[in-house]
This record gives sequence, C-alpha cells and structure tokens, in this order.
Amino acid sequence: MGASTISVRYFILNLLTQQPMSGYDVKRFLKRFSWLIGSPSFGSLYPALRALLHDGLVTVEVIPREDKPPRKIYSITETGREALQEWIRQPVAPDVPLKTFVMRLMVAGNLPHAALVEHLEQRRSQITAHQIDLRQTATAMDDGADLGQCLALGYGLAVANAELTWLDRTLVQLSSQQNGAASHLNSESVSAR
Amino acid sequence: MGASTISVRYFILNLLTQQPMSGYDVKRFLKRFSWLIGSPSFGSLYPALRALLHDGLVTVEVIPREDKPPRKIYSITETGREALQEWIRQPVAPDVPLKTFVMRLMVAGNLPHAALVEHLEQRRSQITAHQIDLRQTATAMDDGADLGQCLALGYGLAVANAELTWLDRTLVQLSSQQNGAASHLNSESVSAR
DNA sequence: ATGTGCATGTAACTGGTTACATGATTCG
DNA sequence: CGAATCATGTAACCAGTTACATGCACAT
Repeated sequence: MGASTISVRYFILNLLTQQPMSGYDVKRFLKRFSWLIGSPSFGSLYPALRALLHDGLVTVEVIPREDKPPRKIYSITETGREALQEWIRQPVAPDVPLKTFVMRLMVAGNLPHAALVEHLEQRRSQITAHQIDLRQTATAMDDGADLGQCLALGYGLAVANAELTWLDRTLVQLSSQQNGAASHLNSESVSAR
Repeated sequence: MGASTISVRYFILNLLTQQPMSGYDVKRFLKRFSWLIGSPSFGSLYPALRALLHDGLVTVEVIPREDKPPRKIYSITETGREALQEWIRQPVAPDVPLKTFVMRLMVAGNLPHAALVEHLEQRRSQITAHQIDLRQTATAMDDGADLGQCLALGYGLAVANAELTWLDRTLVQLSSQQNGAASHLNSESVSAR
C-alpha cells in the first residue's frame, strides 16, 4: 500500500502546479511520454479529477460552451500543494521500474535539491548493479541462446548505458549549479544523432 | 479487448519454452529486468501458473522435499506452444509503452522473421516521431521551465536516442544474417562505456 | 538474534482498462 | 462522407498488488 503508489492523482496534481488545465489537457501532455511510461485512460483520469476535487486538493472553473460539454479547468489548491509535497518526500523502494522512476522525476521540482540528488544516486547504483548482471548473462550465453532473450538483453543494456550516461551528466550539472533554475539540462541529447 | 494484453500468463509461457522451471525460477529470471519493466509479484505469479495448468498449457512435475513445500517444475505443452504462437502473432497497437515493447521482444523468438522486423520498424517510426516532439518542446521551453519537466524531457530524449540507435543497429544485423541464430547481437553494448 | 534467500500459496482490495454514451467541428 | 480531434463522463470488469500464513537454512 504504500508510500510510492503513484496513482494518477498525484501525477495530475503535479501537472497542475505548472498551470491550471482540463482533464483533456492532462491527457495531451502525458501523451508525450506514452511510448516511455504509457498514459492513463480517460476512464481513470476523470474519476481521479473528481476525487481530487472532492478532497479539496483542486478547484474547478467551469466554462460552459453552447451545445458542447463545458470545459472544466482545474487548479491546484494550497492543500493540494502540501499533499503533493508530502507524497513526494516519501522514501522510494530501492528497486523501482523505469516507469516509476520517470514519474517521480517529473515531480522532482517539488523536491528539495538534496533529496533529488540522493534519488538519482540511488538509481545510479541500482542500474549499475543490473548492468553488470546483464553483461554477465550476455557474455555467458553467446550463441545458441533464444533470439528473444538476446534481443531483450541487448535492448536492456542499451537503455541501461544510456540511463547511466544521463544520470552522470545530470548529477554533474546539478552539483555545479545547484541554484539557478534548470539551465539547459539537455543540450547534448537534443542535438545528438 | 485486448489482443495485446500481456497478462503474466503468456510471459511465463514464453519463459517455459526455454526450459522447464518453477514459479520461483520465473521470478528470479524476471528480476533481471525489474528495473526496466518491473516484475510481477508472487500473488499474480502462482495463480497464473494454476490457470495455465488448468487450461492444459503447461504440466507440472512435483518434487517433494522433506519438511519443505514441494518444488513444482512446470513444462510447456504442445497446446501451450500453440497458444503462445497465436497470441504473439496478434497485431500490436501502433503506440505501446516501453514495457509492452520489451515484453514482446522477449517473446520474439516465437515470431516469424518478417513479423519481427516489421515490429521493430513500427517501433522505430514511432520513437522517431516522439523524439521530434520531445526535441521541439525541449528547445521551445529553454529556461524558466519547471525542473522536473526538464529532467523528464532530458531523460526521455536520452532513452529515445539510445533506443533508436539500438533499433537501427539490430535491424541491420537482422537483415544481413536473417538465418544463422543470434550471433552476438549485443557485442557493442556489452563493452560500451 | 535478525534478516535474507529458498519455496509455496491464499484472500482482500484497488487501481486501472475497456467499452459505452453523447455530440460538434475540422480534415482528408 | 468517414475519420480524427475536441471534450466529458459512467459502469462493468479484471489484472494485478499487498498483506498474510508457513517454515527451513544460512549468513551477519
């Protein structure tokens, strides 16, 4: 039950810290990452919004439109911000899947600098361990093994390498300028390839 | 409803095509990829095994041990192999999350060469599109944006780049030697970094 | 002594998906 | 003229998690 159950609720809540938006807007935003972590369906999105409203973590502004369902713009409340803070500061299990990691990453803005660094470092050591494990199995099986096995292994290594590179780079940038906002934290990747 | 619902069942079934194993063994194997796609809990693993057994897709060999719960070694049946084939050949939605992609990758051994290539190419075009989208938002927001947003974006780009590189490399290797097993499909990644 | 790995399982819960309902507008 | 996008929602269903129960062996 837990501390790290990212039910859609907190995810939405985080989006709303940026700016007020409708359920549909939330969906649109999350679509950008659907290939990575998938995006929740309306069937879970709208009920989640209801729940947040009911708990007083968000407010709505209903904008009626003739003959169409009214747009509903949700804004986060002060209580909502507090709830989000409280949730994000919960410690995470040491070994979380990529999806969870990314999700927490998005909420990282509401996290104190030090906690963020710790989170990233935890992930780095985790990935390093898995990387070693993958490499061993990769070399130990050479030839004769199942195609699917090989593919998945190769893919896993590729992603692990990329993630480690990113973590190192980000960690460096984060320590060198732990104050001034987020100045080009992705310059390399944008131009790469 | 879902052609591509990867309930644990087929995942297990695939593992069993490699060699007979127990529920615990399955868990151990999947742990290797937990950081990527997560691994199912025993609470879903054991019931899944039951179901497979009930449907005649697997058989058990019970190995009693004194004072301990007996080990149960499951083997896939011919019916099981057929069911797996039937399942994997179902077309996938064009835009699946990384988790789904990896899962299907593992089962790719049971897929005809051409279908595999098509699957990879579909993914490639998908990622390319998302990559472009991410880059645009990345450049369009420079400075002033939320830290979490930046981090997630940078991370996404890093993974997207890695995935594309891997896809291209794999696709080439796959076409050059579409016959002889899987000769070092991951030589680069193993030594990288 | 305490915890981790081995090894199996069950029951309650819950978070989410799928499918449905409604309806205008714009694009190809 | 059909498909996709905009825009909201509900209800049935189900796949999975969490927490529990049991118990030995080995390491710290």
